[in-house]
Amino acid sequence: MTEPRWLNEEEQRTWRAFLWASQLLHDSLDRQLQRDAGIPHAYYVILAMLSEASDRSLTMSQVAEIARLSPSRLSHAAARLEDKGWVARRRNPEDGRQIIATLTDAGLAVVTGAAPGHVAQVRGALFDALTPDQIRQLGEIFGTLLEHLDPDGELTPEP
Amino acid sequence: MTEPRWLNEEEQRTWRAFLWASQLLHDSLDRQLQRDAGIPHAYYVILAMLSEASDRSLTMSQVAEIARLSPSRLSHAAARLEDKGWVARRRNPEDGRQIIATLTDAGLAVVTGAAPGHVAQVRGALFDALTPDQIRQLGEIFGTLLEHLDPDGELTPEP
DNA sequence: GATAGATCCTTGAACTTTCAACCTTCTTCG
DNA sequence: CGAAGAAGGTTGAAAGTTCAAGGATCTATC
Repeated sequence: MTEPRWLNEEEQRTWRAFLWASQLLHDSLDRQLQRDAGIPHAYYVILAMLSEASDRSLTMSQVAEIARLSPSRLSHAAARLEDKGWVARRRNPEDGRQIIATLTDAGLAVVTGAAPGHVAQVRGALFDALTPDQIRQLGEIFGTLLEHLDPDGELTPEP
Repeated sequence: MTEPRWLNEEEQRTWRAFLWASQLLHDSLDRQLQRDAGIPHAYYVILAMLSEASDRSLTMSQVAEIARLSPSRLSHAAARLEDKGWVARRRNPEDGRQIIATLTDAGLAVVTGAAPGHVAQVRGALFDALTPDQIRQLGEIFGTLLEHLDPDGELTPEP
């Protein structure tokens, strides 16, 4: 193997700032949701995606694709959320391989209850610290990255 | 509680792009390091931070602060890395409360061996997708965020 | 020079995530 | 039709993380 192109000092600084900041940001979301709703952020995302779907329902693979979760991870998470009575699963009559997950009323109540605190956390930890210009740049940069990292993935809401 | 300021459509898009992209990015690093070095990314960071320290040594709390890990998480991780013979821990003679972690020769070999692939992954997944302007913006944005989220933390290398 | 409190780190249990193996159902095609 | 393979999900075990509690050691203060 040939000598790789190491990161120069500025790249190094940028990379670490990104790493640490996104880690801190994610941890802060996790703590807020664990405190207010008793679930980790990834679980909240599952509930939120279901809450936006028509009939509050999606197949497991749709959830997995939209939320970028592995099938296994989603399966375990769904089992936990089902235990809590926040999600219901049933086989799809039109394709027996699929399982349709539905957000229950109780599940919707959890999302609705946790959403304000969650939004406040996202604002407080991210948007409030940046200028409007930076927010625009952030959107463009991560839009590009998302395309780059997951070219076939569902993009975030209508661009 | 008063009605929160919800995210508008553009903020929503930006937020999700950031969320998904950083998740994909982190997963790709994790997989690469798990494959090439048999450890998750967080463990690699511990080894990397030690490799840069003088005497390849730091106290546990220094590592925790630099790598932004909880004491508990670090403690468990260090135990695993010690099992592998990549890190050694001993009590600090000058302050009996502290534990000094040292990167062993074997540990250094692991970092050295994994580094090229890791850098290539970071370049491929992040820097290569962005313009020089965007890279500069990224650095500024996350530098700001890091200050915002962890005002007292060690900043990334000399600013 | 004691003792209260702070600092530093570890531990065990509960929970989450990953990985590989597996089961079903659907589709394709000879 | 019937077998082979693809698609959709699940499972159990191993590994990683969090949380609350606790054991040492040091510092400050009386």
